Amino acid sequence: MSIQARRERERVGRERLIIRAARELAEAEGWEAVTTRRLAERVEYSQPVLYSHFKGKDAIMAAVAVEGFADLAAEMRAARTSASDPEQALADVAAAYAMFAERRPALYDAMFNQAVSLPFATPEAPAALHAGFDELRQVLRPIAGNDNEDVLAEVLWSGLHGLVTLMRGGRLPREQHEQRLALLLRRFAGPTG
Amino acid sequence: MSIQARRERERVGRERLIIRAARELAEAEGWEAVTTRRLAERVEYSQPVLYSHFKGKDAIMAAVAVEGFADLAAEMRAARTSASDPEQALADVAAAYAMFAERRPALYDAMFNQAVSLPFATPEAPAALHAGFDELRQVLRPIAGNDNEDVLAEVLWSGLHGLVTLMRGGRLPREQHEQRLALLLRRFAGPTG
DNA sequence: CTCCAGTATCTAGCGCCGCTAGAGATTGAG
DNA sequence: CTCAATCTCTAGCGGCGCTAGATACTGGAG
Repeated sequence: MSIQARRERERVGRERLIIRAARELAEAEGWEAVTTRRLAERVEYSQPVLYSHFKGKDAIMAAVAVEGFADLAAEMRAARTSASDPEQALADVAAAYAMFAERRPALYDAMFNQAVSLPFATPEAPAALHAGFDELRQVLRPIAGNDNEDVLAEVLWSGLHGLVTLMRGGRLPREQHEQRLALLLRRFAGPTG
Repeated sequence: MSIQARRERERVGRERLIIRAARELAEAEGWEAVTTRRLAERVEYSQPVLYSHFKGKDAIMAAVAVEGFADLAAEMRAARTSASDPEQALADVAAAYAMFAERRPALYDAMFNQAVSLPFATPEAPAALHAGFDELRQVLRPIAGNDNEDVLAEVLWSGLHGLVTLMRGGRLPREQHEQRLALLLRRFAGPTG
């Protein structure tokens, strides 16, 4: 009984090790540098071991992405709860989102540009994902007006996502980032009309 | 003299052929299906010929992307010039942008998700790129208010880009797309506050 | 204590990728 | 007709994700 328990514990530990190694390697050198061979070498197991834990490389990326969603949700929550008033909360949460994308580009990539196999806009989506979306919804509640909160949150999310991905891809100059973010929020938080 | 001219003509023709084949293959099966081997087979030349025209696969994708920018700019221009009033023009251009991304996902990918080697927010950027950005700027002019037109255009572009990429990646449900687009424009075009 | 079954892990290899070196064919000038 | 320059091809390199089959190991039964 306890033998199987120990094995299971070891198994879980190794799985965590793989996810951590993948995340570190991706953050250090980008996802194109994360190959199953390098990953196996890093965790000091042979390549096929990875496939006894994950269906393939995509599944490993998805696991890293789930971690990322939890981190992002936590950072947005911290920004929201420590703000002095609702307007400031919106600005802080948006800034936290942008900074997250900036500081953890590989993680952000896994979450939003790759790993399509995760369920997203459904109840089956990972809890961390719902948590992150909830942060957006809560910070928007005071300015929702007559608009549906969910749709409003989706649109704000889109705006932030567009800003950070276009900037990261070199499509937008970094210099005006703050200006763009401020303008988005100003137009967004303004009177509904 | 005319011999070299003919050779140059053939060279240009073959280059166009390669770009067209790459685009067709990408639109039919996605970029991951566009391999140098398949591409070479399709244009009925050997693989190394591709490398006498383009530095690598990325350069081929960049060439396809430039074509895409021209197409997108033309579609936005058509939408803008055939609209009855400024507000309608904004809505039509935004819809045209979203429809382009929806109808030509592979092209959109090459333009905005990959091929980082193109110059973007600089004078050296391809003319088609400037043309597209100009469409956004022009359609926004009537509602710019005190905001900088360039920054405003960048933010609208970000919003649209976010909407279409998140939807295409399965992060946003397709059903509310129209609603989201309308909300973005409403908040965006509303009084500056 | 021995043996065996079942599990865990590894070595080796498949078919593919982007890319390139060097051979061979082709071409136009003298 | 010859030759040098140019163009194009065949063949191959190292690396990719992934997997089949061999091998080592472990814990329980007799």
